[in-house]
Amino acid sequence: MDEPVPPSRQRIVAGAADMISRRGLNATSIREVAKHAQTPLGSTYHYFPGGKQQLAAEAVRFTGDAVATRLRGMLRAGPVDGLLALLALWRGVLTGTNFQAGCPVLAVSIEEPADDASPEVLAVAAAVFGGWEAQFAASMRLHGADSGTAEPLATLVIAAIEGAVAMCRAQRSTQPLDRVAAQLESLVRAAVDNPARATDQGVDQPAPSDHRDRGGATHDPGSLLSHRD
Amino acid sequence: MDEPVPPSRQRIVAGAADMISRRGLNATSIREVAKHAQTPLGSTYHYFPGGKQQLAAEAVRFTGDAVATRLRGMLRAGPVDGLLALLALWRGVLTGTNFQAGCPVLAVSIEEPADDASPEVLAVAAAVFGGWEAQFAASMRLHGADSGTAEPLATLVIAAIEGAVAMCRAQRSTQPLDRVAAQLESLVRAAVDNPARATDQGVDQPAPSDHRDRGGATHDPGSLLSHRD
DNA sequence: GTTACGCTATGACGGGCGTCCTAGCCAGAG
DNA sequence: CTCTGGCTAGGACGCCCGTCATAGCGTAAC
Repeated sequence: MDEPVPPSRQRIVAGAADMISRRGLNATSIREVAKHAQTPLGSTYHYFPGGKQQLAAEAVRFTGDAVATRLRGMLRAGPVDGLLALLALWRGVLTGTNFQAGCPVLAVSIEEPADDASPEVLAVAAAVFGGWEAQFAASMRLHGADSGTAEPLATLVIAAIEGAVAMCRAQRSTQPLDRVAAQLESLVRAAVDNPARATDQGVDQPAPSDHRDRGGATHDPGSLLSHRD
Repeated sequence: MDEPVPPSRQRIVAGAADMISRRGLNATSIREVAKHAQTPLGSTYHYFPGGKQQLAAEAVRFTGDAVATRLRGMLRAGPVDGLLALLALWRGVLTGTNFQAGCPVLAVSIEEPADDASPEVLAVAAAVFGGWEAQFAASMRLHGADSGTAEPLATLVIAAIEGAVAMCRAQRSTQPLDRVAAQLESLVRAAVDNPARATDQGVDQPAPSDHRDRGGATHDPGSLLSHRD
């Protein structure tokens, strides 16, 4: 909760990631990031001489690494558990912030660079998305999924989750994410359970029972992005 | 092509939608919208006394209606054709703008209102998403999909497309959207082709042959959002 | 011709922005 | 003790923002 003193560079990056996930990149000002991190404005340009571009890029990478680490842990229990952990993570971000925060990687991907800036942030975002997909696809292949199936399905998983998180924010409800979750789960299950074919189609909803917030992520909504609202 | 004189209110709304789809809501300034629409700044507050909030809400509704109209036309040929048309439409927006424009509805959903503004824009965005889903679900039910299957699948379709469009912008490639497209197509096909069950699973990719830009939308990339780059 | 009104045109206001710069502080090395 | 260098502190520059007020224009009604 209160680490002794994170070198205040970390706090700046984490705060920037949090603010970007709420308001988008262009609406996130360095002044407010510094204030939120209890850091003088000058320190920001000391740590990030590249200015806002560099800070945004590091914030995206920070989030990407944090999610990848959690994902890696849960993927050791199989692709389905990894998927459930990922879903629980974003669900926790939404409910833990009253639907005010989302995915900073998506937020950055959606705003074209102002004028001058080279799309460095975009490249980082693309790399983060690609990394998540690759982790997922590798895990599915490891558990018997066809090579030609794993990668596109991993893309679908990430895209559907990202889109659903945004839709959840619009309608202030986790319904889109829950609906997407059920279908993604049965798709992944069908892709890895039966290496060749299925006796029943793996398209319908898995069961009338809803699967609440399992996933075993022991998710702390404040650890991915510091949100003090 | 060159309408006589769209009452310049239309141009403001369309320009705002286009700009929001590129830079996000907070980075879209009323001054630039007015300039882009060749309209004095004062006219903006004449037409939209509610200020930026009202303009943004109308821009989102405008985009939502434009897409819904196209979708309605293609859905008369069945859900699969509607899906293909929707995919072709967003694909055209991406390629027609060099991956600089996306979906303004998603863009608006992702930025929390500044401080004062009530989430009017968010409500409109939620309604637009809901409308698209409802159109799609109704078409699938009409073509034999289970009631409990059509609605979640419609949500998955919209979420996956929206997320994929954002990912395409990040990596400046239509690969995510193409991958998502193939899988969504077989999912929808499986949901409507066989009212009860399938002889082959409807999860894998439909066929090794890629389905290029059919969809018959006769898509003009400049008609949804005026993009003059 | 005159009047009324929708729209144009312009400028001002207060404020926040990204960026940079220059002192100042203060621990640790010599 | 002196000195060095990473970090703090705060101010300044020029620019753009959302909003509003007010005067001018044109056309259509009477």
